[in-house]
Amino acid sequence: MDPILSSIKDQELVEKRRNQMIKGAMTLFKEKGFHRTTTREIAKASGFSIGTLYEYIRTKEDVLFLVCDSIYQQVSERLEAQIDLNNSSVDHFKNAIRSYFRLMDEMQEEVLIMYQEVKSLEKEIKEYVLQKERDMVSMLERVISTCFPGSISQRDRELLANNIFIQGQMWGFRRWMLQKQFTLEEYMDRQIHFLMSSITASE
Amino acid sequence: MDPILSSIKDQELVEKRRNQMIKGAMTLFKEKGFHRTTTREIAKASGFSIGTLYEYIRTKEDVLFLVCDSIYQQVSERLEAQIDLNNSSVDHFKNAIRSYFRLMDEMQEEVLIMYQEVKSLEKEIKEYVLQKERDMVSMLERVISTCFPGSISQRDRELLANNIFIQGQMWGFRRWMLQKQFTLEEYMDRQIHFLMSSITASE
Amino acid sequence: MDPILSSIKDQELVEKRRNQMIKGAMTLFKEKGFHRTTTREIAKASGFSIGTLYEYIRTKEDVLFLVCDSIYQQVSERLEAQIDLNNSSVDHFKNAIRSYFRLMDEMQEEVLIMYQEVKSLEKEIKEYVLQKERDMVSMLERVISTCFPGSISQRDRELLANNIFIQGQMWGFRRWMLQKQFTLEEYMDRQIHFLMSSITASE
Amino acid sequence: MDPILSSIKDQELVEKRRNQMIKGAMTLFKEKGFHRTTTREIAKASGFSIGTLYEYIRTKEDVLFLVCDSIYQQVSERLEAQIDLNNSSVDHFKNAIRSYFRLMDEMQEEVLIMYQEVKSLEKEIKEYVLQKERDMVSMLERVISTCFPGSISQRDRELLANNIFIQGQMWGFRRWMLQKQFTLEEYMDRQIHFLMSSITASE
DNA sequence: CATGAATGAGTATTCATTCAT
DNA sequence: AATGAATGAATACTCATTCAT
Repeated sequence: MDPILSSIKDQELVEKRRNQMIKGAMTLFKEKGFHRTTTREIAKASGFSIGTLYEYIRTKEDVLFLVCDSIYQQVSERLEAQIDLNNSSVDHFKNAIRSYFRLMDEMQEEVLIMYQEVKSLEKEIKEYVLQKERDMVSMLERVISTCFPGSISQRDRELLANNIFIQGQMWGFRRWMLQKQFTLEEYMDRQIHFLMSSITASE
Repeated sequence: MDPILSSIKDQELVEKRRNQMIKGAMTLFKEKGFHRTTTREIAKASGFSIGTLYEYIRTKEDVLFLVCDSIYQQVSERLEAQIDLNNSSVDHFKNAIRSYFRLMDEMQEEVLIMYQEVKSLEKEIKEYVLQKERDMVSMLERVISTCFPGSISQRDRELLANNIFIQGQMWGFRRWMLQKQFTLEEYMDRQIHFLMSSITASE
Repeated sequence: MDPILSSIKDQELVEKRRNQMIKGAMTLFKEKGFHRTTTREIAKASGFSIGTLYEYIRTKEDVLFLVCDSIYQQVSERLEAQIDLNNSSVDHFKNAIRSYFRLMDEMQEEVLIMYQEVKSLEKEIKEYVLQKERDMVSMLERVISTCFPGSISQRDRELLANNIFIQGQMWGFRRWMLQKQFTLEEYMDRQIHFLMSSITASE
Repeated sequence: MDPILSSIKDQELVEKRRNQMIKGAMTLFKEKGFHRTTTREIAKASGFSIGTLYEYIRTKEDVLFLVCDSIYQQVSERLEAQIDLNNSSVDHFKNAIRSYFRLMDEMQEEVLIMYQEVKSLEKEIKEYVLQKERDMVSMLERVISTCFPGSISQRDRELLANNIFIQGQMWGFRRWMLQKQFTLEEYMDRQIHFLMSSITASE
């Protein structure tokens, strides 16, 4: 599904140009945020003229959507690649969480963008993006279900998945606080340690 | 410390006008965010003219700072009021966490503002605000130290304090996800339950 | 009635600035038409900045309305001043028509603006302007009624008033055709001559 | 004479494409006027691409010219078809006027376009169009000459022809005023009645 | 102290036109 | 001949900030 209209017919070209746009805009949004970035700057950073930019989107908000969507897409894909729902070992659980934390570490800046700009999106489009977030939490939840079948209640699984989810994000957007005290490895170790106690306590 | 300059001499008046401003601006920021709110709207919502507004601040960002500062002030004060560092019982710990969660529930919208707009602040001013956040995490940390003296390491205390801190915030800014599944009481119960296992595991 | 909103409170100032605007815009509209005139040009021709312009109007169309309204106002006032509904002599009728024709001669360019741009106005505002035109035709109709009481039917009076009305306008906006062949005096003489025959024929 | 250059050699094709263009553009101009219609819309309404459009014209104004020219062409042709300069009866005169009025009734919208957009044309092209209008007035004048030979002066004939001409147009572009009061038949009857008195008075 | 009129740099967006394919 | 992607000048409108009263 692609809710952003373009007046260009060649779909491959649309894809290509939009990727340029996303790349250019992402850099700018990281630097100065969505509101302080102008459409001209986006066009320039994307390597084409302002007129061309508007052949591929209708409003500046469309760019924000494309950027947000692309971030989720990346995160989802990479997360999905790390998760094997046929492997129900505790080690696989730990590895999956570690993968997720590492992913969040690599994508710190992108995730920060999301946190700060999503609320600027139009209602409908926002809903679409939030759904993606729900999907990701669901993935974490499913890993829990797979690796700890049986005794954890549905709601506890949901809650724990949410906790994991934001602990990963926290590593990125609270780096000014955490990254003075912990290396990523240390952070992961301790969080997973606590998590395991919680899970054990839940069973 | 009050880093915002005003051309008005009468300090009491400055305080009064700024409180009007904070109240007016907060409402607007909740509705439409900082960037979409104009200084004229702020002046109007505050009950005075645009000229008067600029007698008490120098830039629009100053308003954002005042609002953010005020939010932290409120949260800090209320949190501090609930914490008794002489009481080292586990029950007091649980009650303190509950108080904090309830506080976050009441101040959902204010906390959301902070999350989304702080990065718009100037570096120096941002630092000042982030320090406030550190202070609050420290308060939570001290409660942990007090109620679970001995075996938890300094870093584990820090990490747990951070976890509590963001779980409180999460209740507010992820309400679209959590508040469909949990009532506040349920959320608090389960989070505290998990927390206790983590603490026990840490000792 | 003044349907154009301004953010300026001082009503006298609003009036003054709008008169500046009307004067500046009228010159530009005569030269190049509404669509080819930019708001910046209007501001400059009015003697203030673009920002100030927009303190007194909301959209460019508002300027068009103000200009159109002002033209009708002038025409109406001057026409009204020439008509004496207590004088029922045929000479007064002829003089009234002459006055109207002379007025149209003086205001050729303004009338041309009206003809070409009114359709650009929004529906509601257009209706307001068209009503003014109806009022003017009514004035002519009343002169006919006064000076030729009795036998002319209501509809004939209306039709004749319309004919007079557009014959006056025609002198202005078909000057490229008529003013090579006729002086204003000649034109008036002949039109009034034909008019009198029509009226006589109608009685 | 065809003052609009095209880069296409095949004259028949040029004609065909331009007719498509005129048809498409006319619809759009009626709806929203020349200035509010984009070249892309014209291309689309004409059934070909924007690139193709520009193979047959050089500027957007060219389209306006083609449309205006086509309207006059149609009106001229149809008027000419109704006039028989060998028939000098008064009835033929009346019939000719009636034909013209009916024509104006059918072509109300087209005539309205002309009235409002001609001034947007470049000087030279405008002159060309105005000449067409002169030709049409001449045709009416010749009917008068033919049916009322003798005593009417040249200038009176011209003036009367102009009066008829604009009374016809008036029916269209003042329909909001006239068509509430008159049916076309009534309007024609009365106007011809008045006209006959004027002519009689002139002889 | 308070007011609000004035300012103009800044911004998103449009659209006529070109030109390589 | 036909296409449609690319261009960028142009434009309406906004809004933070100033300053005379």
